[in-house]
Amino acid sequence: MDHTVLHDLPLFNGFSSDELKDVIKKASLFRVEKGAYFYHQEDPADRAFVLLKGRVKLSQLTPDGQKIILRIAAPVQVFAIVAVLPAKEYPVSAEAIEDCEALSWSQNELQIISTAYPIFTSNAMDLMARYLQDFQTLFLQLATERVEQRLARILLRLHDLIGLDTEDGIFLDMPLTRQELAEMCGTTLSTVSRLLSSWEKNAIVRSGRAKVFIKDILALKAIADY
Amino acid sequence: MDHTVLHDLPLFNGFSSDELKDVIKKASLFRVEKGAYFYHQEDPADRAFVLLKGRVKLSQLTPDGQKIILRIAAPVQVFAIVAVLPAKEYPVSAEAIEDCEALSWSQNELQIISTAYPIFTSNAMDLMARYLQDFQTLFLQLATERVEQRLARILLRLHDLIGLDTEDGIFLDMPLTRQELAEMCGTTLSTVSRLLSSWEKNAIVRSGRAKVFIKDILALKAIADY
DNA sequence: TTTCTTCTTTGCGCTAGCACAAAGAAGAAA
DNA sequence: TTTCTTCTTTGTGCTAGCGCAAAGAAGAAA
Repeated sequence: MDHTVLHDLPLFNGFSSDELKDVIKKASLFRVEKGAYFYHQEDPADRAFVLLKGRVKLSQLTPDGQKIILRIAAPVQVFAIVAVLPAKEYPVSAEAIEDCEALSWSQNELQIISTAYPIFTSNAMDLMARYLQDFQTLFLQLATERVEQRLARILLRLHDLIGLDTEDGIFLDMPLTRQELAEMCGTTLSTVSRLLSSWEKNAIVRSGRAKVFIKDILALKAIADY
Repeated sequence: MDHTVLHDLPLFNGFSSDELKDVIKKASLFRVEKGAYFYHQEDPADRAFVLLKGRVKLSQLTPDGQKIILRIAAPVQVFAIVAVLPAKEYPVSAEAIEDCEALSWSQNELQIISTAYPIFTSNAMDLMARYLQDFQTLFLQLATERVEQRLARILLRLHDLIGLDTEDGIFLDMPLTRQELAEMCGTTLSTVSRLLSSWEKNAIVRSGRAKVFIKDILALKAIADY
């Protein structure tokens, strides 16, 4: 395994090449098929992951069975960093929405890494603080903005994460149903469908079955910030 | 200053009495008057606090001037733990809504404490993970529940935090306007007022100017979980 | 090919909650 | 006391978005 994959991750900020090699040696490679889960909400949080291939959907279920999607992870990103802490549970479920490969460390191994490389702990904490801040922003948006704006923001975020230039516009490179978009912005399938339809009429997006292309990113930004 | 005030804080889990004394010696005492601020959103995050007296409102402003209240802090609680990390900004503003006293450590002092007592770092991380989880729960509720349920939950949380038994029911011991309740659950003043009025008719709460008493906590719980 | 499943569109009715505003109540200040 | 400020209640009208459902489209499977 090539250690350079970890090189640009904030979590391994300040690690030398040799140190990264050491860290990688401790990792296991996980393969998870499309539709299967890395872990479920409330499982004991005993492994952290770095996604190398595929897409992971991090989602949470309400007591009454509603689902919201909190994050889409793409290569090369860390998820389940909560596993650095002892005796925690995973706060979300992690589903592979494409065939995935990920490096993974057990809590023990993370413990060893923390001890050997003190900066790792502070990197991990920094990462958490960043999540916390991101969440606050999302929370604020959910509390104060209309569905239209929130959907536009989601598409923009996905654009940055997994946007792929094509002649049809920028393709959001993952299977993406109306239902899933609804779960990402706290609304319903039909509302998302209506919005996409109306945007398609204005040539802002083009969308097919579980597919979305962005045609006019400036218009989307205008909607998001309106 | 009596070191036992810190004794039950998760942040100082695993500290001996002597160690707590040492930690307290490094602290400064801050007094902040009602209406004044400990810090503002986006200030450099250079101090963490433990509130000893009063109430603190942690809130965030949207670009267009809407406000949401993310948390109310009461004695003895930690806030602004993000200051353990270098080069961060405060993600919220902290306003004293009563005359307050708080212990405070600068980033330097926090650094020294972390070095001297390694468990401190992991306690801090644990605390952050807890906030993260709390936020996810709030986020989920905001996305999936009606205003009525969310307001009931807020009152229940305030009950646990600052509830005070009186003959008129359980008094939520802080100045608490309809406007503020609205900012806590992402709705409007008028909606909160209507809900409280209707609850008052059913003897679930009693409320006056900037005052709320809970009369029937079971009924509130039923509303929250309906 | 035909059949099935999953996903999408769209219509229709409805309602939770917003926006705005006017009037009243409770304190604080003078 | 009177005056001012802040907070609350309540009415009215409106609309964004939900819930439900039927029909259609796109693939997948057989």
